[in-house]
Amino acid sequence: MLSKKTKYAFHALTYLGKNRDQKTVLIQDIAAEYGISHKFLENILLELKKAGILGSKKGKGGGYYLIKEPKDVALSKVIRLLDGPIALLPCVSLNYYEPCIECQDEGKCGLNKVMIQVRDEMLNVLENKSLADILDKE
Amino acid sequence: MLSKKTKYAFHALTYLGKNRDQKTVLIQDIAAEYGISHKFLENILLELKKAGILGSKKGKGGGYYLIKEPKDVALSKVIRLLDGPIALLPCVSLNYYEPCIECQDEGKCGLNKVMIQVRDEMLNVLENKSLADILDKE
DNA sequence: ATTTACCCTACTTTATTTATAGACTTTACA
DNA sequence: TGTAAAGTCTATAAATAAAGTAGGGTAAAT
Repeated sequence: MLSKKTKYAFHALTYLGKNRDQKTVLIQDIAAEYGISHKFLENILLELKKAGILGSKKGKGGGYYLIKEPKDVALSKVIRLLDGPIALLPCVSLNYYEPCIECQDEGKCGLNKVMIQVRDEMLNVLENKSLADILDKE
Repeated sequence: MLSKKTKYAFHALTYLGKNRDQKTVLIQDIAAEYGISHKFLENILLELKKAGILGSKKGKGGGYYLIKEPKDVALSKVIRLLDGPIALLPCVSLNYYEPCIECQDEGKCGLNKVMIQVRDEMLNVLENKSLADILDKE
């Protein structure tokens, strides 16, 4: 399951995507819409900004706005950013690889090989679905 | 990511699958093979037994053995048993459904609709891969 | 100058995962 | 029939991660 952090990130991105006509959107507006703690959401939006997905403007009239096109915000990107690996085991993660200590020879591990296939099929879905797909269905 | 519990379950099932010629296999043999705590593995094997995947025999000469055919032990079954939901959000889980409190109307939630598609594609993979696929690659 | 809102750090609480302990039951076999 | 071997069960502790709080600092608009 995704963490609440990631779920909230998707909600926030959806809200920002729906309000692209506005220059900026306030944290507190998003927080109020979904009943999320203002401070908690702040951290999430910051991470999305650092990843180049959102932009922000300080001061009066400031707020957050979407920088990327919704179709360019893949689900995989958001999940990796806030939740970490998509792979089901550390030994098959592309971005967060770690060997399994119980595994003598990864090349002979059937579980490893099957999980690589699972990972590839999951990635195929998560890289090809994007914020645009979410917005289309709202 | 899968919990260690689930990963160990897959290791244990693989070991039992590879030793189907023996009547029974000792917990401690499996634990030693993968460097897992005997007591921790005990709980895992018990759950697999209660789920009808393994059988066991007490006393001297006892141990665990695979009841099901490897092809009938889908990855999804093991994951659900030990880790819970496969879906990425509680509101799209088939077996562990819970509504999202921030969601007024699930039917109008784009995230919900996209995550249903993701769930279905993940399930398609995890229900069609089984212990047999792991054993084939050992 | 003051309001408004983003930025940053640290901490606390809660939940989950991982692991351990110890007593109990069943079985094989001498 | 006794004893050692092996799984069963319940409870609890330790470690880690997730979720949420607090409070002040910094930049920009009017």
